[in-house]
Amino acid sequence: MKKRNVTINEVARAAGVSISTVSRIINGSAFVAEDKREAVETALKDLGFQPNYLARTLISGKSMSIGVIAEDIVSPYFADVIRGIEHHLLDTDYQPILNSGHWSSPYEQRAIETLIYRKVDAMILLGSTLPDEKLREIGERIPLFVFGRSVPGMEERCLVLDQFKGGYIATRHLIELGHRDIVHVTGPENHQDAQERLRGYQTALEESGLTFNPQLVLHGDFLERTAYMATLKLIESLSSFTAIFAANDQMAAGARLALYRKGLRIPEDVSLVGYDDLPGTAFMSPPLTTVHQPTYDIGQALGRHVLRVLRDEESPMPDFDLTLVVRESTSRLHRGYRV
Amino acid sequence: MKKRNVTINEVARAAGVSISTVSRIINGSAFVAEDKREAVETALKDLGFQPNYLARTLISGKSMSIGVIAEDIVSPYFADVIRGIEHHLLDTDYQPILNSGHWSSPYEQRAIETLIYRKVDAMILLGSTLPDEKLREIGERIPLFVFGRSVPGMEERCLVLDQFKGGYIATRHLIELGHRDIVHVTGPENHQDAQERLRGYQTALEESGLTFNPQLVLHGDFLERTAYMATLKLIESLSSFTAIFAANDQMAAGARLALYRKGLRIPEDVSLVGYDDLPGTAFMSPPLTTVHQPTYDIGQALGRHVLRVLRDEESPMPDFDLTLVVRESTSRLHRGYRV
DNA sequence: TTGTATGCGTTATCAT
DNA sequence: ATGATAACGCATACAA
Repeated sequence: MKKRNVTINEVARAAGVSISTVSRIINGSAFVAEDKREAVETALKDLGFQPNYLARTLISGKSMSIGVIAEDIVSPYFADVIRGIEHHLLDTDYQPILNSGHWSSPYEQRAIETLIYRKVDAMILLGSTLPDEKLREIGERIPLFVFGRSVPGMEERCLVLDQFKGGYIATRHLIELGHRDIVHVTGPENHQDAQERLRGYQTALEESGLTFNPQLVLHGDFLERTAYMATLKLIESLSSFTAIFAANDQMAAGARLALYRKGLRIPEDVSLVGYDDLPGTAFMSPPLTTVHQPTYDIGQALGRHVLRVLRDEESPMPDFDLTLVVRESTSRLHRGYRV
Repeated sequence: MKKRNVTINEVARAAGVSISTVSRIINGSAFVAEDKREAVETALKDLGFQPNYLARTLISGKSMSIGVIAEDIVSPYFADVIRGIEHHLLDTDYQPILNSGHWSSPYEQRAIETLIYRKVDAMILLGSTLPDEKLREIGERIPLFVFGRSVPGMEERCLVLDQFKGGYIATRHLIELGHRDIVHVTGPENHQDAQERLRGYQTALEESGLTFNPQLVLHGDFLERTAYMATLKLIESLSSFTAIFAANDQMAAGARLALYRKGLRIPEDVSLVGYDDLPGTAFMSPPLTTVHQPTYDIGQALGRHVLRVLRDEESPMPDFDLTLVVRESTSRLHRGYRV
């Protein structure tokens, strides 16, 4: 089963030329006489020559690969960014190498070391749990790019979206529909994005002269279950509210189930807004109003940007906007009604 | 930014020994006098030596990496298998290298070539659109393992679940609840798994003396939209049915939306069964009854199996069972009621 | 235009 | 036990 790989040497012998000539033809690095070129090319075909990646990379110093580390590959959110990166790289000679950080600093650290060890030419972090200091350190060792996290001192290598704005427009939408008692289910307290979304929520409220009610802020962790339980408890506490803004779609699903259990209809009784616009939310019942993050486009742009930087080309970090996708989970407040 | 990497040579010089000695210590391949060992170890630390993966792999012929190609990384179904593989490999010296086939033979082919070029020690295909012949051919070049597809001639390298059984138990569940007119939304016609699930559905029907009604078979493609539209059309055609079995969870969501639009309640009016038990289906409203595929465990077992085979250890391909997870989207047929 | 020789950073094979 | 040195497969500076 293990056929010995044919080397450039054998090709040279078969074609009756030197290995340099073969190498030149493969890489197009110099002109070669037509007759020799033909001889070599047929030899290449006949023997089914495949250059050895390791030898090539060892000498050239370029591995033609980009390391990508996502907190979690399972998360559809990151997966879509990855898809964008992959898709851009498909048209290039570069190859992405994926790895997971598993939402844990030690794992992430290890994943990073592994990729550096594998000599990736650059690295993209999709989220990160490592301290700023550590990231700056890694940035000294290898061209590093970070999505979803702003690291002081390397801002030009970070792509962050305006999550404050996201929280703001989501809440604003609800207010414009006449809602006054708006619940917010937050993400993890130590998560930058979650903090920003909460700030956006709070600001939208205050701008409209609504008082910020801490009782309507439910502490979540981006997962369905916590949001489900918190919402259930809120309903049982008889707090009055007519709308919920969840800091991500998964928690929106959790909240939605709690409402369902209690016989509350969406959007007739309660309006619901999510965040992320995951694939599938368009097919929730009813389809979810949510803040769209252009993850696929971000991935593509990120891929392009990284390659440009690697080629020393001028390339500003791309910029993206969040938009609200209004579907059917929100509606105008029915006067006088409250939960 | 580009610090020159320290090599084994510099370490040797710093410790006052030869490179062979250093190599021996790094690899523990032979005994070394205690004093030299200490000298080398401090030099190793002081200089922050990191072995060069490329050079190492070039000579040893082992890249310590496993290529994994999924049809689509975005699909939560495959992502969970990947997570399992990753998790098992985490405790070993092996490293997974991921790639996507993008549900397209040319892309898949290219991804495979790329990974072979990168000298992965083995390759795992999570689904495949390539013809059997092609897969056998690749299996000649590199240790190849396939999940979700049975390839004639290399059965012992393929891990397949009994999708027939899955379709069977899903349908059977519905029948036991008293349903007679059961719709099936299929996957792509040329997809092995989809065919098997359909067969399971059909067999369960026939075994119970129910006639197979082709009109109740909706042709889907594993995506929400198609299932949504087909279900909508079915309802509008006034066909009578009281239950739906969708060949995957995504299509179940599509069907569910169609029912919602038409004011049909689940499970009071129509019972619904999905397939895959994706993360999130437990938080659909209502939580979805679905066929559970132990994807994470499969990934782990697959990783372990591959490594064993690589070490020439005896290792039968692991075997897994499908189970039905009964949640709240199915209920006993209300006598006399039909859509 | 073409060939020879050297180097990339290791491990493996010899001697000693 | 240790040190030279060959070898891995390729690219490239230099010589011709």
